[in-house]
Amino acid sequence: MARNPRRAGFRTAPVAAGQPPAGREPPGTARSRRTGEPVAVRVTIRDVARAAGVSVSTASRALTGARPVGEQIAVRVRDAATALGYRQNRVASALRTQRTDTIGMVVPQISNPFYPVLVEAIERCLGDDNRQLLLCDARRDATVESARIHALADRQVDGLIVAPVSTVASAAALTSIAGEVPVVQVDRSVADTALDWVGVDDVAGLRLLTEHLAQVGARTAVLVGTVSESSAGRTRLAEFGPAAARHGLSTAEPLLGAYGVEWGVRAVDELRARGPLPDAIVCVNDEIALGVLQGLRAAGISVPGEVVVTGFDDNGFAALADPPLTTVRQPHQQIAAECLRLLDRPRGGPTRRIALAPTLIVRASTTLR
Amino acid sequence: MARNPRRAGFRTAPVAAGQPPAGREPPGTARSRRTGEPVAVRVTIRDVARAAGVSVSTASRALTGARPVGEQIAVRVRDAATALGYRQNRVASALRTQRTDTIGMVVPQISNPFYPVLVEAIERCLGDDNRQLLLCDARRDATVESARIHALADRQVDGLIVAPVSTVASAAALTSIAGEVPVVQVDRSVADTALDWVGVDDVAGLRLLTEHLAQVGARTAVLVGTVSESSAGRTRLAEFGPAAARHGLSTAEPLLGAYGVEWGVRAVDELRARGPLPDAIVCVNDEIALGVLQGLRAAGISVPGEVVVTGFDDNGFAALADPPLTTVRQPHQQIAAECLRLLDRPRGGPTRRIALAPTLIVRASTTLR
DNA sequence: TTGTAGGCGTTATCAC
DNA sequence: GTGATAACGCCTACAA
Repeated sequence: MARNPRRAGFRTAPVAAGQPPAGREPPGTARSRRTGEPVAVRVTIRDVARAAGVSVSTASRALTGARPVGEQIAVRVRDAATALGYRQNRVASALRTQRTDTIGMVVPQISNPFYPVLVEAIERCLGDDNRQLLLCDARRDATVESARIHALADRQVDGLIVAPVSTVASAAALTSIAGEVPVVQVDRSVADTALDWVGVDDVAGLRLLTEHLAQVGARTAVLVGTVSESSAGRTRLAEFGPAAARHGLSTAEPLLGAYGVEWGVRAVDELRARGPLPDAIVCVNDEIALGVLQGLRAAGISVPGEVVVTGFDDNGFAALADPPLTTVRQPHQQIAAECLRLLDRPRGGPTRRIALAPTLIVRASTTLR
Repeated sequence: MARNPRRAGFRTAPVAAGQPPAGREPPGTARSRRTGEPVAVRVTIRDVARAAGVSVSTASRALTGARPVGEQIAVRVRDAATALGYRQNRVASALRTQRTDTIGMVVPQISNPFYPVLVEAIERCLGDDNRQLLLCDARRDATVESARIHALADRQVDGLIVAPVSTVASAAALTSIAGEVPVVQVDRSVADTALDWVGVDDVAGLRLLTEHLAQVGARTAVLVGTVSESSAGRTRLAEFGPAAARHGLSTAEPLLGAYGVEWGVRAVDELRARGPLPDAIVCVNDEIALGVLQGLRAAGISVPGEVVVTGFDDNGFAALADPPLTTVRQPHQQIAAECLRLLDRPRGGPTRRIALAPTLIVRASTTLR
C-alpha cells in the first residue's frame, strides 16, 4: 500500500521555495524597444505587498476593496502601489474572477456610417465605467461573423453586442453563443425571438415621415428599399404601406435594390422608367437617399420642387447634401445605454425587445422655401 | 530544526487529489440565460485529455502544434476536442504565454469618418491572422486617451496603434507605454521622434494637388486649415506654401479654424470678407471642404466656375458632394498593413516613419466640363 | 514522443 | 483584520 511514495497527497520533489526555476527567461521580462536591454520587470502585487510589509492577500484586498482592511495598512499598500507604479494585470484577474470588464461588439461593416456613431455612444457608456470595447467587423459575411463571435467569447467578454449580418444566416451562431455569454442584438435582429434586441422604433419613424409628407402636401409616395436580409430594411418596408395609408398617401410598388449609394442613383432611373414621378420618394436609409438626390440632380429634376425626398438615420452627411436631407434621427445614446443595461441585468429575465423613439429632422429636401 | 513541519519544501495538508474543494460553486459554472439552470460547464483541456486518454500536455501540444505528437494521438485529441466542443480559454492562455493575439487601437474620435475606414482595414488584416482589435475612442481628450492606453496595456495587448489626439499632450503617455508594449502611431504623431509612425505622404499629396490645380489653370490659391494640434493638419499647412510655389501658384495667408464642417462654412465668409476670391480653395480635409462647398453654394458662388475646391482624405462622401469633390485618397489598406508589420517586427530596430503615397482623385469640383 | 509538475498574477477560501 | 494557500486554465521545462 505504501509502496508507491507518489500516492495522492504527496508532491514529488518540490523546488525550494523562493528559488525561481531559472534556466529560462521568465515570460514577464520586458526588453526595451530601442536598446534591447531588459527593463522594468513587471511589478506584481507581490512586490507591492512586500514593499508595504503585508501579505499578498491583504494587498489585494486593500487595492480592490473586496473586504475591509486596516486604515493604516490600506494607506501603506496604496502608497507602495503608487511608488512602484503597480498596475493590475487584468488577464490574471480575469482568469481568477471570470470577468474581463470588456464588452465585445460585432458590426456588419464599420465603414457603414451608421455604426461609428453607435460605437462611439457605446464606447462612451463603457468608458464611464472603466470598461473596454472589443470591436469586430463581420465584412457583411455571416461566416466571418460567426468566427468573430466565437473569438470574442473565447476572450471571455462579459457581454456581446451584435448587429447581425443576416436575419437567417446569423441566427445559429448567435443563439448558440447566447448560452454562454449575455448577448444583445442592436439595430438588426435575427429571426430567433428569444434574443434581446435594442433599436429604433421603425414604426414610429415611418409614422413621423408619412405624417410630415402629408403635411407638406404630398399625395403619392414610393419607397426605395433594399432586398437585403437586414431586419431594419424589412421592417421599414413592411411598415411603409400602412403608415402611408394612415396619412392618406397612395403608394406604388416599392423599389428594392442593394444597400448603398449606387442603388439610390439607379433607383431614380427605374422610377422614371415607370412613368410620372410620385410626389415623395421615401428611402430606407440616408445612403440610398443621397444616391437618389444625386440621381435626380443628374436628371435635372428639382428637389423639393418636383419631388420631395426623405432618408433614415441622419448619418452626419444628410445635413450636407444638396438639398439638405429630411430624415429620421436615431437615438444613438439611448440605444447604447439600453444595450448595456440589458447586458448588465441579472440573467434569467424575459426576452426584451426595446424600440426607442426616433426624432424627425426636417430639412430642405421636403420643404420649399 | 525539524520542529516546524511547515518549512520550505513541504505543503500543508493538500486536499485529496481528484476531490474538488466543494463548498462553493466553481466559477466556471454557466447558467442558462433563460432557465437559470446550470448548463454546459466549461470544457477544459483536461476534459479533452481525459476523453482522448492522454495527458494534458500531450493534448495541449496536439492542439497548439507547439511540438510534434504521435499521428494517432493527434487525431484522437482533435476528435475528442471536436466531440466535446472544446474551445481554448484565451485568457488562461494569455496569462501563461504573455500573448493575447489582440491589438489595441485608440482613435481621437471614431465618428470622424476617416477612422472607420482605417479601422476596417486594420481589422481586416488582423482577422486574416485570427487576431482581434480592441478599439477605444479618446473623445479628442488627451486625458481620456491616456486612460485608454493604460487600460489596453493592462489587458496585455500585443501591440498598440494610436492616432494621438495632440502633438504635445499625448506624448507623455505614449512614450511611457512604449517601454512595455510595441506602439505605432498612425495618421497623426506626437513630437517624440523615437516612436514609429505610419501615415500618408502629405508632401506628395500636396504636390499632386497643386500640380493638378496649376494644370486646370489656377493662378492663386488659399489654404483652409485648422489650428488644431493634430500633426497631419500641421504638415499640410507647412507644405502647402512650398508645394504651391513649385507649381507657380501664388498663395495668400491661410485661414485657420476648428476641425469640422462648420468651420468650412464660416471660412467662406472670412474669405469673401478679404476681397476677391482666389482661383482655388485647398482644404486640409474633406469635411472642411464639404463645408466650404456648402458655404459657396449658399453664397451663390459657382464651383468650379468661379472657384475650384479640393479636399483631402476621400472620406466616402466626397464623391457625393455637389459638385463631387476632387481630393487625395489615402492608401488605407497599405497604412493598416504597415502598422501591423511594424508592430510585429522583432523589437530593437530603429525608429521608422513610413509615409505612403496617396492618389489624386479628380472630380468635378476642379474640372469644368 | 509522452507525462509530471509547477507557475503565469490574481483573488477567494479558510484558519487564525 | 490578517496571512497562508489553492485554484482559475493553460503551457512548457524537465524527466522518463
